[in-house]
Amino acid sequence: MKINPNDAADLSAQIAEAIRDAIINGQLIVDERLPSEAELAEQFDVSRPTVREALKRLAAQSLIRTQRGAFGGAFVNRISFEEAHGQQITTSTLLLSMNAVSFDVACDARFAMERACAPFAAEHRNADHLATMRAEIHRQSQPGLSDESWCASDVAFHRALVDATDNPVLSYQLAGAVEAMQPLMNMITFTARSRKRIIKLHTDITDALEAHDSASIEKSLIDLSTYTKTLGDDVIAAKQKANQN
Amino acid sequence: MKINPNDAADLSAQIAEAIRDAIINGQLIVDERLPSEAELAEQFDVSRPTVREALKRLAAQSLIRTQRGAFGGAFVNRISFEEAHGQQITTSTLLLSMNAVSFDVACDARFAMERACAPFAAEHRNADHLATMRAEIHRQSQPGLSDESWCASDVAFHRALVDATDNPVLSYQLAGAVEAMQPLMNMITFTARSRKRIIKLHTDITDALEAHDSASIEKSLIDLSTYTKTLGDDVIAAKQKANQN
DNA sequence: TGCTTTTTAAATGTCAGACTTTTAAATGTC
DNA sequence: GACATTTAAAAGTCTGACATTTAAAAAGCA
Repeated sequence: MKINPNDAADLSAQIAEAIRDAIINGQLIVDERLPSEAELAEQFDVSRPTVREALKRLAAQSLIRTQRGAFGGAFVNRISFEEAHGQQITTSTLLLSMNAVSFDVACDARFAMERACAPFAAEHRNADHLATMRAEIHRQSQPGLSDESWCASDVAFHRALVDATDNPVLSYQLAGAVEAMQPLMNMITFTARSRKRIIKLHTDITDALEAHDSASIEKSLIDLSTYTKTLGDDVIAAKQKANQN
Repeated sequence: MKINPNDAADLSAQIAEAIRDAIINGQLIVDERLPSEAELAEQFDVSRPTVREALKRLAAQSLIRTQRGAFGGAFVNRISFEEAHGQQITTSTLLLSMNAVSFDVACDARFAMERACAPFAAEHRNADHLATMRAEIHRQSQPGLSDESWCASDVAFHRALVDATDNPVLSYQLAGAVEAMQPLMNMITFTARSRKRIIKLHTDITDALEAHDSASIEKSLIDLSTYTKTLGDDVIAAKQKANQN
């Protein structure tokens, strides 16, 4: 493990990269202990604070974990779906909020991916998934539910749908995309009328899922996507009108 | 911006979290300059190395960038699709290699997501996308192409397909999933016969894309997924047999 | 005046060394 | 053998210093 001398970046970035590469290409395996900070400092011929900065970079990506005390140190971390999911949400959320992604584009992407899981969900769904979804529909039907709670319940509903695929890879990718959309969804004011319509579609989706009817799930998701985009466009139009005054 | 006193984590992790939260909820906006390391150290009542560790954590997630010199400092970074994409590949690749995800599960997820983009690709594809895909098909047809080059070309082909959606969000999610699969795909030995069959499907996909025929794209992708899983299963079966001897 | 060069100050980057806290193994004691 | 104590290794943190980079401000000059 050597650092690249013709790399202009910071030493800590170079060291982090060297260790990251070693992990990615399998030179360092899961749960293997890295040399202590003092040893790494000597190996790379830098000071301990520099090594520590490099290790913090890796820790931020969940590539390593550290443990204090004797026989502690930095260990190659087995990244979990949970951690990967969390990172994906942070990244995707910021990506959407910082890059002027139009509501329609984000919406298209989110529902396209969700449609992708329909066949698997129809095949693998179990009673728990259906129960969760019906419970969320029930919550969504409560009058006086705040917009925030509505959105949270909406995420939970779709999360259950995605989890029904019983495919952790798909589940992690999709759930990230769904949750990253939440800040955008929160901008929408859900009127009683629009809620009623969405609840109807949620019910259709759940019924179709129960009936293992993938095509109907996809159809309802398309309707939901179209309707959500309409709501989003209305909000944006109203905002522009307000700006003109 | 305050750190949470009943948080057991490292100071640098707490500080990173506080700043990250401020960025996510919009208290710090893009290109805004954070206080200098010395000022942050004073604000959080810690030493400068501790602040630096926190900043390196954020830099590792592309949340900030730093600039040296007078009037330099740490600035909130506008995360680009490119950066997000790179991070997603790293995370997803490790996730797959470290968590004993079966080839079938990963394959299902990848092709399901790719199918999701078929309707958009059929609608938005342009001559460039088609040209890229046909060029890759041509490369794949060359005899004597190494397995590595074959896989790289395969990635490029599918990358062009997802780019044809003209939806950067979809494109970034999908391309990440496709590339994360590459190490698994590299384990497969592509015989002349299997290559021929895949090239046929690639050609079908490209033809359907040219004809704006979303349904046919999806159909060919399903075939490709099924066939790829067969190849993967064969490799695994062969490996198990070899292990028994 | 207007352009170029030099200076300067404010940042980050890096280092050395010390001290604190945590932790688990080793040792001692009953 | 079970429990308490010691010990050493390692991460976590702090202080203070110096190096390097960079852009603005000042100085010099035609």
